[in-house]
Amino acid sequence: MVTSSEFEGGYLEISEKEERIGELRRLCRERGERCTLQRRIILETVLDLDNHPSADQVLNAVEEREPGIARTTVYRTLEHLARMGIITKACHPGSAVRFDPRTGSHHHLVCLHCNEFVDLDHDVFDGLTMPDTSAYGFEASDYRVHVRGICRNCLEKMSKEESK
Amino acid sequence: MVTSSEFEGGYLEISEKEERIGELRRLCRERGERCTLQRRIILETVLDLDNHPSADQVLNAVEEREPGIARTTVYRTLEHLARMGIITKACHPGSAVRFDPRTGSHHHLVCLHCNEFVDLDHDVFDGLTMPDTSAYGFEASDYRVHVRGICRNCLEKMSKEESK
DNA sequence: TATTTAAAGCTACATATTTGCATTTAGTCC
DNA sequence: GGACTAAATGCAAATATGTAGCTTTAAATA
Repeated sequence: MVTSSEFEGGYLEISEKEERIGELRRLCRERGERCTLQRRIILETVLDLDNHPSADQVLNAVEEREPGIARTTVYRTLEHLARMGIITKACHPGSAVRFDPRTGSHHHLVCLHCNEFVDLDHDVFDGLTMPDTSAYGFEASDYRVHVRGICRNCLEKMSKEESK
Repeated sequence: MVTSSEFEGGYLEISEKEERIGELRRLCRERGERCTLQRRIILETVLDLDNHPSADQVLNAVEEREPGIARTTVYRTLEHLARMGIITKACHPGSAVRFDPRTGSHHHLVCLHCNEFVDLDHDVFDGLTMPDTSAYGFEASDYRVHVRGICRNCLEKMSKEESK
């Protein structure tokens, strides 16, 4: 099943958003870091965006909500949130880092022509046994499957080209 | 099994490289395109690089081999080769497009801290049944599994930080 | 070898990200 | 509540990455 927006204005329910902000608070405290207004706003904003936004897309959305937050801050904060594990970075074929508010197991459909990138929930892909990577000193936390191909849009463009 | 360089100077045997160049020739002919010197050199160069190079990394390697090929040409050609299916684009968490000389089924180990990205061959991940994506107009060609986590290097850095 | 046009090269521009340093402020202590 | 202090922000400039428009070159073909 392809899903992109399970709820109005993002994929999270309000209560779950609250919970994530709480998680940020908790983690900051734990690590002796500061839960600044900027961090909370940036996190809230990412959670409200569904389509694996780039840092600049987050910046734009942040500016509507609370003008004056610096671009650098958004870049730094997103990276930081990802390291804390509150959001994740997405693996995709394009030329800008993309962030993913979903942290749980799910997968992606990727267009190799236009880099379109949408969520894919597919039970068969959950619960695979991971390889033992400890021999390489690599500490694996999870995995994602990328189904690669060409999206409807690009297919249509290609067939138009051909009929010329 | 993690592999990165199965043969000296790239993961391909000489004969297989020849074969790929042949494939380029054949595809160009088929599509009424030109098999230019630049395309052949750029393809050969990518095949000799193992670590999922960015366009600029390919450019650097190309310059050593045959100075004077324009940056734009390298960017355009890599994208073109990927569309022809002679190489592929890799899905990864960094901010530069990365190309992969391997076209066959294989997977990746991804460090979410430093974006290190290495090949992973793991039988369990091959031969999964793909979801039906036709309802979305998406034409799937293959898939890749990304095992995400933290690499040895980053783990070491983190433990040093901690002991301060 | 002349012709044709796809592709290369050049230049300038656009986008994405990072770095170093001065300033602000969240969390803590009194 | 005010003072303290290091973490985080903001700012400006630099760097990395990718694209567009246009002229020139050369691969494929006859």
